[in-house]
Amino acid sequence: MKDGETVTPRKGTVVDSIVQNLADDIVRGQLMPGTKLDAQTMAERFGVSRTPIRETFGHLAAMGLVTHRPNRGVVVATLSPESLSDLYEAMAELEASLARLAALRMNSHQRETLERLHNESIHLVRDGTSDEYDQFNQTFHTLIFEAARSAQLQQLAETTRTRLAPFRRAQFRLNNRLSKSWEEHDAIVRAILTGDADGVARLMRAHVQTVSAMSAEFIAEHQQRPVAASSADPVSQGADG
Amino acid sequence: MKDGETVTPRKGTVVDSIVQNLADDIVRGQLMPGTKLDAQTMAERFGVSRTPIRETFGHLAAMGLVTHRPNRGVVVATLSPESLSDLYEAMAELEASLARLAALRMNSHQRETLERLHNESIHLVRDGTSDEYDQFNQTFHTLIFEAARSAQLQQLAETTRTRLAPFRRAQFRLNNRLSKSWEEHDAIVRAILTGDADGVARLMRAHVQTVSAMSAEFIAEHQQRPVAASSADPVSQGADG
DNA sequence: ACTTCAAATATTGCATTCACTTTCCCAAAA
DNA sequence: TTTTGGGAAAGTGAATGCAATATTTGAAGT
Repeated sequence: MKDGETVTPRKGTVVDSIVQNLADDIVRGQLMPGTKLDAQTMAERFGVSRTPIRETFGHLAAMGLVTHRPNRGVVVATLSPESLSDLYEAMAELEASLARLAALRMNSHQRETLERLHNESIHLVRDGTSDEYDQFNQTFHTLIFEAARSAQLQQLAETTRTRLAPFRRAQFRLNNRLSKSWEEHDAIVRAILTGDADGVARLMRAHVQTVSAMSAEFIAEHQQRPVAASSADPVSQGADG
Repeated sequence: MKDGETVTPRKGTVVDSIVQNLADDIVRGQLMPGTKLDAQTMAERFGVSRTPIRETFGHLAAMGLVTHRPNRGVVVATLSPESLSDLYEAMAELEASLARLAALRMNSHQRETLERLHNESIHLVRDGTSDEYDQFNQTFHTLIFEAARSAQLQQLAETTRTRLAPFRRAQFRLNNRLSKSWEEHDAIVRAILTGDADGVARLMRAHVQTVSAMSAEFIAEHQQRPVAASSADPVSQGADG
């Protein structure tokens, strides 16, 4: 192995680290939906042969991040507007279930943490960038995931979130949306603290569906056509620093 | 290729058919949880080389049907009692969500079909075998899945159902349980027909959780120990007839 | 007899090679 | 000019070979 990108100096799983790398590139938008991934190029980039790359593609396909057409290669997954809203609906239901369970199972320490972090996040609404708020938003939802103590549902929700990530770029652009999001969080927090399980499910479902609508709108405005891959739009360098 | 088991006479995808074969074997219990799958043997069984078999293993691992330990091979997934109930909980939530959506979206034709099939199934409770009822049960739940018109949620539910399949063996053993199941179905059908979305979610959740409890009990009674693979307990012949 | 350590064996993971399919390009014909 | 057919080039899918890692076997020591 000639070290193309520091795949992970030594240690067990070679392909897993490549999976991580590529998944990151896709999720972070370095690899746009529709771009073709060819095994040869990736093999050179990571300094391995095509065999583990093919295995990597299999993993990514299983996650839904790429699409595999027999004998025709692998492309970063593109989602039709219908599929996208379908995925968001699944996300909404999963998060609603998790939020409901969280309301039933959250312990006092977790409640305090959630309330404190949420209250602090009001500053981000005024002074923070949308990236900062987005990051907090992740934390907020993850806190609820963990409180639900349902590893499988959490797993499903996080996988779904990952699949949506490439299409969620810049959803908090409008400052108005940002404060709206905070208000929705606020209602969710209050429902959790009062133990209103069914209420929090309803609120969370609505919250995620609102994000879905915003996302669809954003994509429509920015004319994300069938996202044809510009095959001459290379990935240049790797993602890891 | 020397045709070990009729992998799929002709046609595009070689590994997919092997995936199907092995998934079936696992789901149907031909390959018990804990049995080790080695690439060499499978390669011979299906008349291909180890490379596509490894790819197959990747797919199965992604589905959660097998567990892959680096440098230590692949075994049919074993679930701890905790993981099992965790999976069932996810199943319950997914089915509850789907049932709720179904209650909101089911059209008149689907309502008629559901009601008719459910009413007919009363005969199975009296005269049918548990296998027959189990089969109808699948149909019942699938009808609801499809009525929900949420491809992603349906996909997640079916994947989860597949993962649970190896551990659901003979859950309708007790005739009493069988008629209880029908009564739960009955309540669900009535709730759907009256459009009681939240009610049907609650009922479906309880229904699946009951199955979960039964399953756990069954497994506990039958002393499914850590399901150690008897490496000298080969799979002998193929699964396809 | 039991434990410990080491060599032998088996198996996994990756590289390389081969075969086949698809795609691209260009010329020839309509 | 546009369309179609042939062939070259590229890329995918699978087979085989090789190196690295686990597992087993056996012998020696306690």
